[in-house]
Amino acid sequence: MSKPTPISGFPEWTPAQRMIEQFVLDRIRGTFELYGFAPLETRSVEPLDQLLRKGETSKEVYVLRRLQADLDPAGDDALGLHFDLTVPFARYVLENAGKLQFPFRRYQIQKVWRGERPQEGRYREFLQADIDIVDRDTLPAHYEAEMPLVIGDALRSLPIPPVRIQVNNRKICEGFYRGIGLTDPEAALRAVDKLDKIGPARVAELLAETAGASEAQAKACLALAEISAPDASFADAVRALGVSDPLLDEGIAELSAVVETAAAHSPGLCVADLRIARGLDYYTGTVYETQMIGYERFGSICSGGRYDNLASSGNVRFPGVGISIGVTRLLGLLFGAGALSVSRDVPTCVLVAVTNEEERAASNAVAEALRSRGIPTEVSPSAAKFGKQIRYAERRGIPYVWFPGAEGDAVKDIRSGEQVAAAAGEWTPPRADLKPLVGLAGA
RNA sequence: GUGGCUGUAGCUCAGUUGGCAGAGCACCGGGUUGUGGUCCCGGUUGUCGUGGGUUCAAUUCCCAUCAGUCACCCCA
Repeated sequence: MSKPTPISGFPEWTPAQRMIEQFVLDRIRGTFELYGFAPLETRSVEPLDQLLRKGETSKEVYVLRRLQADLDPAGDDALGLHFDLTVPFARYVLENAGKLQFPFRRYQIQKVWRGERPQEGRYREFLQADIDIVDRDTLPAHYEAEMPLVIGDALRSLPIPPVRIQVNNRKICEGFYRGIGLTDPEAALRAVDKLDKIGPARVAELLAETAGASEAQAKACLALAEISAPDASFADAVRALGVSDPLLDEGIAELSAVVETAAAHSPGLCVADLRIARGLDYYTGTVYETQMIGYERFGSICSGGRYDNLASSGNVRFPGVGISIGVTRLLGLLFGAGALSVSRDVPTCVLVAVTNEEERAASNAVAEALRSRGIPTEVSPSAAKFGKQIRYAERRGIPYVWFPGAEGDAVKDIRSGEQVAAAAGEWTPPRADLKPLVGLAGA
């Protein structure tokens, strides 16, 4: 059989990287629960028509079918792997509305799949950590202000570079575009979104070509997109452009509240940035994007927004707001940069040496005593020379080697070389050594 | 999904104008009859991404394919 090869866009980590990922997931989950979000997991597949309901056919959805299924693999009843966690969640809410308490706060940490061409930080199978709040009929705007707080706390608890959450409100863009007489706000948004990459001159050209903007309209769009402020002062800058529209006013008020709330909680975390406006097309209000400082060129590691029309049945609506951490992208980028480290490759804290195979039982007894007190322990694979057994531990980063002895046991910290007499029923490693230490390399 | 660039040991890379493939680090053994990391000596590492074609001969040329990466698209 020939050597197996990777599948494009389906990353697999090493055990050390997986330990970092689990550490990160634990922290994220901890923060989500600290804010009272309840756990939820939905199935991996949704009916295809549900998945394609909102977007154009451009959504690269993977279809699921049996090997020997009949023809028509993409019929109305076909199943597709979900490409985000919000659409399945909206479906879940509709399906279980009778059992849920509203407003409903939930988090969901699961794989999602998108059939796009992969590159660094972009995958076809990746992990998202998502929070959403939905309510029945109406959703108070203060929830839009809560999202950055949760995310700010969650990301701050991770061994990653500092982040900046950029916030905008689609009502501002749509209201403004309407106010100046633009007819295709979607196209205008797409053009404006490229501002960082291609510069104002070419964005103006794009606006003219794809959104039918006049020179004055293009200029106004650019002026709006260039507004950015860490506080509500962005509102003055918008008003100074002299456009008026009811939707625009609504958006300004909502965005002001979001930015002010964030500033009170953690100054510098959030910035009103009127050029960011894209993301999934079901957003109707606040939208969020998050960059790691120093890694801006890799795009957003955490995005979301408010959606008013995703879940409705009959005359009941469930507006919501949510945001999602791109865990795989976050980690993929930092792994690629060699920016994350773990103190060891295995959970093991203590390696119990084996004096000779006849006495392996004694080593097993030591290991059991340590494990019973919560100390991750493994027994040496062979009764090789102690030098080799120590090296076995060293290669994996296991900090302690335990030597059983007729005259009493001893435990050695192989990092310092310090060795002390010890009893398996009593000895405890320093708290910091109990679990692998995850950190930002060089920090 | 479209187009560009790349693909040699576990890692970082050299190399062959087509003639049985190299370095450093890593790894293994010994120096050290049981306590590693430094040092010294020795050793192994590979279908030269995969498949096909041209040729007496291909890792080197050609085609396809897969993977990585970049741009578009889209977005975590």
